[in-house]
Amino acid sequence: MVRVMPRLLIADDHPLFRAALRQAASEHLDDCSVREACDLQGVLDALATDPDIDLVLLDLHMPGSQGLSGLAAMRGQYPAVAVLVVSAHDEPHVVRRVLDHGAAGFIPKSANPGEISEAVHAVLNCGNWLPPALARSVAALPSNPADADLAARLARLTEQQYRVLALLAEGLLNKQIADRLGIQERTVKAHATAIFEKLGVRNRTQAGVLLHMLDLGEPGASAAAS
Amino acid sequence: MVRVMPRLLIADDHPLFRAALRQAASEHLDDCSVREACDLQGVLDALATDPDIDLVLLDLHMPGSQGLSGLAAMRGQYPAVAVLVVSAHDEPHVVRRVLDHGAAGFIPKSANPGEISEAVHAVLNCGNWLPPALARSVAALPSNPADADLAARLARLTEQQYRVLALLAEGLLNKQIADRLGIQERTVKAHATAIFEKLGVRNRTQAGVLLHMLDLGEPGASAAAS
DNA sequence: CCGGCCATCGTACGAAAGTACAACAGGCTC
DNA sequence: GAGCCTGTTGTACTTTCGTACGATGGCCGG
Repeated sequence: MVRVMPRLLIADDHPLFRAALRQAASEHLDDCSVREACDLQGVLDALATDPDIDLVLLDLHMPGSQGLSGLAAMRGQYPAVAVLVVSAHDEPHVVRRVLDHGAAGFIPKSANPGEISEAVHAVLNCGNWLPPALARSVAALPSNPADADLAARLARLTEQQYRVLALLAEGLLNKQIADRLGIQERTVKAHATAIFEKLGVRNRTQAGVLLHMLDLGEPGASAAAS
Repeated sequence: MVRVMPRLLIADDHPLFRAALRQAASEHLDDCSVREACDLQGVLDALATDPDIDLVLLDLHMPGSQGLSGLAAMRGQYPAVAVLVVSAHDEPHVVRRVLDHGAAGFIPKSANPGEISEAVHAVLNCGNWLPPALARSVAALPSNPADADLAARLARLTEQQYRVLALLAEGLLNKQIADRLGIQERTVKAHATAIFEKLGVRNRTQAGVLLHMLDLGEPGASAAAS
């Protein structure tokens, strides 16, 4: 049975799609609380301020999160919160990686409201959910041990450490990271050292590469100053 | 018409598959010269010693080259040589990227000999070739300008600079790179500066990230010293 | 209440990175 | 042959990184 008063968080950078998700998700729930977020920071803030959230409907492509990095950050900080990934990337190998990084289910953006409602119910009952067609394809794909390893390493990072890592991986200097986070360069160094230790790497370049392994196909139009 | 005495290079790390490709490719060619390579270095060496190579059948997954990096290196050094990519990654968005990086065509590993022969003929006649089914899917995908930009930047690199970049992106120290290439650390620094300038980045971390944008899904089981 | 984890910051130091001034040899083209 | 690009190396310098010893205060669970 569905828990009383489930609390949902809908994370998508598209307001219209958030509304559609909200509608479909709450359709067959007697009573529920729904929050929304439009970027990764908003998701983490919501989880920090509202520790009773049960389920997050997460779009993979949001400001502050390309690929699986948003999912990794969430799973690291709040392992108890279930995540239903919603994405247009419905290739089997992508879904495989999503599940390996701890998502409880996957909803293609092409799904109809009935499927979304079904998925939400299944996951709230502590289960998993995949579209039947995808479930078959994904089952055939081996789980990549490198991905599980990556997830385990990233899960050890603190929230702040994760923020530092994200900026580190963009090639920013320690001083720039310090300014961006409103702290001293010394503190950034302390975080960096902790990050390297937890990730098992020896310098910022390797850390950056490790983080960027969470990207899926499609290169994001990223920084390049001429 | 097919040029007289076309010269092919078959690059795949699987000897058996190389043989199959050789067989299929030369099937309907009256006369041709075929070389083989089993890793990226072998490909570059072959191209360096034999400037008359017309066409390379390139597997995307080879020692020294994950994802598109091998293709990028070839296209940068030898823009005149046609490349037919052979890969099991037959997802449309992967093929889209392959073409954006200058490949003349794409052959799924599931292709039959007839198709391979057809593809080789088409490309030798200065044309392109895709399996009909893929051609439709790929045409629907927009060409990602970020990919074209990436290809343009990488094409400006020298062969040696590319080697340095590859090691740089693994997080190696300048000294380690120097040892690996049998040159002085000072020289590595010179290459690094040139690389940063050509790629439009400001440090090795950003360069590494840029190179790793050539990766396709599946994280390679990469380095991690504990 | 206390031990542990976390974030914050301080000083100092060695190592590495990156830049600026070079130079010389080889190959290529015009 | 002159000019250009590439690869190579040298010295010297500034900046950044990474780590070493610290310290303080907040928060949380036993």
